[in-house]
Amino acid sequence: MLVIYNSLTQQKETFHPLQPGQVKIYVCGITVYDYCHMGHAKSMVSFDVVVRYLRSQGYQVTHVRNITDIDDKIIQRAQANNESIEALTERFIGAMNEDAQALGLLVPTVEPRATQYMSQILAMIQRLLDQSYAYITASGDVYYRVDKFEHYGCLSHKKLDELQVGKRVDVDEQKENPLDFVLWKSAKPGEPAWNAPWGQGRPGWHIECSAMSTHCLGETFDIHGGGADLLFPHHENEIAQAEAATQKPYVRYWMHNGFIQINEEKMSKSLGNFFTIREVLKKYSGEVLRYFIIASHYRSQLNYSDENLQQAQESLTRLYLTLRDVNAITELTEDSAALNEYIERFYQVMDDDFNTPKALSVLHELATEVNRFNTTDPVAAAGWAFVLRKLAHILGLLEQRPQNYFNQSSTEEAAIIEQLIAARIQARVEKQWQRADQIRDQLLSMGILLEDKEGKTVWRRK
RNA sequence: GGCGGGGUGGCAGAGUGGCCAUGCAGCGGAUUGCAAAUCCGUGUACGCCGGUUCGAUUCCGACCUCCGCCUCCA
Repeated sequence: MLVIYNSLTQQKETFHPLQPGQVKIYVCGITVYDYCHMGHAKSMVSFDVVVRYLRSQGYQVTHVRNITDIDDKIIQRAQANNESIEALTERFIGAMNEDAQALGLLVPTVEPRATQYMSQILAMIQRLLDQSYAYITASGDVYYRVDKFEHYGCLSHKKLDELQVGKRVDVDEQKENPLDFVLWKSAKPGEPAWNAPWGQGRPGWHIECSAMSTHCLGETFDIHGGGADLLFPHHENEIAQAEAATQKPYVRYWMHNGFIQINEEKMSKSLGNFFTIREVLKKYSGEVLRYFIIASHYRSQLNYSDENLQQAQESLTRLYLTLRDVNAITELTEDSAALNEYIERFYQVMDDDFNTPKALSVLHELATEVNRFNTTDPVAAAGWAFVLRKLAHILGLLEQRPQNYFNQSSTEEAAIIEQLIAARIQARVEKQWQRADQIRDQLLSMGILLEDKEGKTVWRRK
């Protein structure tokens, strides 16, 4: 029985989807004006695991992840780069897809873009205006009237009068209440604009998610996710917009992931202390990044450091070594109570709000068992390895072939390696240990590690 | 000021009222020409102070301290 921590109620709740067997989930994606950084990776991987796990439990999952392709930062960046908005956003959507692929992310069922949902956005704003949840200012902006929505603050558990509004940022004097937020921004000359009954402009940031999510998933849907920094005001505003417009409950389970930190500080664009995914990929594979991310709980903060990534790599390597050393990977024909216990435990810990660190510990225990069976019972080893890989797939891990993980090389390099290994074998036959060790060291300096096993010498990349 | 989340062995990171987390690193052993890989064994860990309890890292209270949100941010 799956239990999910719901930010709305601030407690773990048993998960029951609205429609049995089906899950509708919306995850806030990114604004495409720059490369994705490790913080985006944490969010994307965390919810990728959620989707994978739900599917593994037999749910039919509709997974929506939006792309914000129009907003102030995009406009600014396009101007700064002297390129069109379309060129800029297309470029970074392409980059995002590359990053996503490297991380092994499943492609969302739908990836709606704000600019493609203008009619739905306009319709929702109109509904809000009609019910006087919104007002138009003299300058042609449309604002949401926060005072009119009685549940405002229900998600972030903030009391309106306790918010220090305007402490850090100037308040627009056209607002009735400083907390009111923009639904539609009137266009200044030269800015991209769409026609609306109340004047040309573009949507505010929050409205697109309310419009797209309800359009793609229904006016009430199961799970809405995103980074913890989106909880307020973004998700709070989404609730206000959607529930005022539809007069129905918006989302049933709200999930928020913790941040990546660096030097005890949040990694963020505004602080400028971020590493892009592609930067980190130069040194570590996407699978290592994934392991690094899920080795801590999705709601915790995660400290970014080279050392931690290194440890993730070593842990992952251990699992791949286990798969490499097993002769065959085939499903066990007979039921094994001992094996079933591990499977049960894996599902149990994942059922507890997606406890991936503990799930990984189960995988490592399985790996130990496989290694142990390897010398005593090959059939069992094959069967347990099968399960190890199957469970790992739910986390998006161990999807490569071990040879791929360890032995990638160009044909020329492979030839050199094979040649050196042959020379070393000869030296060993002649018991010229010094010569043999020298060759081994030479290969090691090339990043190639040798292992002598059962009369054979195998190599792998260190 | 309000709200939320933390402080666990050398590092990372789960968790629990009394019994194993797990990985990496270390130490000892098996194996190996030596290694590597693997297996076995191995650690007086739970911020501080009180309280409840037969027993608390785990429950309660106070304190110290760190991080996040209250602006755009995954």
